[in-house]
Amino acid sequence: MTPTAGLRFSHLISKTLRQAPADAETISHQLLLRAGMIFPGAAGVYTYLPLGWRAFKKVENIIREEMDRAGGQEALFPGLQPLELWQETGRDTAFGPTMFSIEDRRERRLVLGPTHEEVVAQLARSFVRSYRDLPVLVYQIQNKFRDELRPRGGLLRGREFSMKDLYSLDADEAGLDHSYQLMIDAYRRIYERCHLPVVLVEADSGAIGGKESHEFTSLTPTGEDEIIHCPSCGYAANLEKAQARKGEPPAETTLPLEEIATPGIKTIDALARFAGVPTSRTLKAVFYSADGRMVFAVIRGDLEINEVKLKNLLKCNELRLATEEEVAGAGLVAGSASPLGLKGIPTVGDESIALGANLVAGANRDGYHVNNVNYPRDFQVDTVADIASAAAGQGCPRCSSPLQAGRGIEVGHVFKLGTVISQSIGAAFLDHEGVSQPVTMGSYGIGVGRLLAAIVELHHDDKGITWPLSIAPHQVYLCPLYGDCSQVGEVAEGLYQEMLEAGIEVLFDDREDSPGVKFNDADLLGIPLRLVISQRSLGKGNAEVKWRTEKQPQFLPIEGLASQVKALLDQGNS
RNA sequence: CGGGGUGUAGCGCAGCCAGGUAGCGCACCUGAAUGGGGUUCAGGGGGUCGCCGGUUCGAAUCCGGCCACCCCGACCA
Repeated sequence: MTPTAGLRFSHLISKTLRQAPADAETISHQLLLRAGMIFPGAAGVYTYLPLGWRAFKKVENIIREEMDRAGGQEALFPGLQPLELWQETGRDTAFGPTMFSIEDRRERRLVLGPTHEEVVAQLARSFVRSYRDLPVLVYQIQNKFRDELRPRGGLLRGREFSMKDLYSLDADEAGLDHSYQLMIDAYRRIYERCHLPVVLVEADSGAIGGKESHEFTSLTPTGEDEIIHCPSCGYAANLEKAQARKGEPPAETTLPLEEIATPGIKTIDALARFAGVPTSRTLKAVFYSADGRMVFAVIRGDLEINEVKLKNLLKCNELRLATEEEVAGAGLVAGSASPLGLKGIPTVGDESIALGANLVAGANRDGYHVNNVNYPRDFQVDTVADIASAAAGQGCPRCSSPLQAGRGIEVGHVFKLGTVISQSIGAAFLDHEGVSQPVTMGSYGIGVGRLLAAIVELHHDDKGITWPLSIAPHQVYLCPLYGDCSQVGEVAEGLYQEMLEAGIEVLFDDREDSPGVKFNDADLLGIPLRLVISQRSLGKGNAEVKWRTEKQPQFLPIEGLASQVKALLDQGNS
């Protein structure tokens, strides 16, 4: 839908703010508040004011166009969903308290949809009978509700937020791969049209579940996500998922165990210093409580445990460090904990435990450690897996070059769900042979407001927002400097009408304010093209035309200005 | 939920320690001047000092409890 093209500044409900509210720290949050584009309602809940809503709709329409172009069908799923639907897939516990849940007058429990895989699987159950009905791409753009642990950064992370979520239904893995690639390509076009550079990174699937997933991340220091990437080969992954090389198996001969007294030594760093070895010659032990039961994790001392990886491995909903009481209750000694002689507690070892010889480990006895510990000679674990956090400087898993770390905003996420959800919902179809098969699903999300905020994070200067032309609430800022020259007003009114007729989206600053006020607001709002009408240039029959991101204006004749401006905008759009 | 912080006019803040008629800047209203980067002067309106309770002759100020919001962490578009 095309928004009304014009708007008089004096009619706007919002006001610009000279100073940002003190509690806004993120740039996009500050600028969107100052520009009067959003207004806070509650933590993580915002009104989109008219100018912000126009920008929002620009982003939304770009997304919609690209989804349609990729073959997506737009629908609207219910925001209110029966809790039973979530119990069918068991994801009610996976989401846990993040789901807003309410009770109706019959004391029936409903949830405010945090996402819609279940609903779509239900649709598939009803409508998909044959392989001939596949593939399907169906999507919606709708508000999601998530009771986030901590909303933050204005639009960056809200509790009510608009999301475009598309779901692919395919007959098999190959079909899913195809849909997945289709979406990745469509997403790339979306970010391109929003003038937002992104990197595609491997990601953890989190509560959504599924096997493979990627995130589109806008690299910026204000981002919430840590990204590990390789400048040499292009490998990139969210820290939650990132891998790194941990070295080669040791060549040295193993030595006999030897207990050493280590009075007061509680940390790996202290231990390494005390023993005169690098931290990579030590063994670190960490206790976790996984859904209430104790788990013991062992890793080489120079590495950190990645709790997301561990959590996925254990398939648990809640993973946290064990308390001191829990550790002591299990008969272990914090600071000198060790997998040696451990019994009765599930143990997970990182791959790195085999990539080191003659390590220093705890003795499970206060004040003592054991030297020359070797796996698997001296201890066993129940599972060996990659549970280590990658870090900058470590070797790229693909090409061994040193990895780098950076922060970013997750502006899109694609998941290969597979058949997990369709199986529990019972969404199946008959294949060529007449055999019933579960529908293979994928899901693809973009947070519209977050994308908008990410654009501001990238497109701003010390004066305010510098919207890309494709996103700006209006393309043109018509700025008459009235003074006491009545002609300025007449010309400006005439131009306003002309531009409206030419289909130009124009914000008409019809306020009787001083030039400084108007210029500063124009800059703050970030409207790409500014037209100044004043007595000064009017004498030569000209108007001053200036791009937001350029210093110098150009002067164009008032005569036929609308079509000239139109041409400039078309140029800028290409 | 753990850690840190803030609540006084639409926004930014002072006042609180040493209890005694609630202030400043911006914004807003009226009038005048000004007219190319938040211009100037004069006059004016607006506040349950987050909420509840306590101490006191008297509480924005002291004490107790609660709530909200923001920042860091665990969670996610």
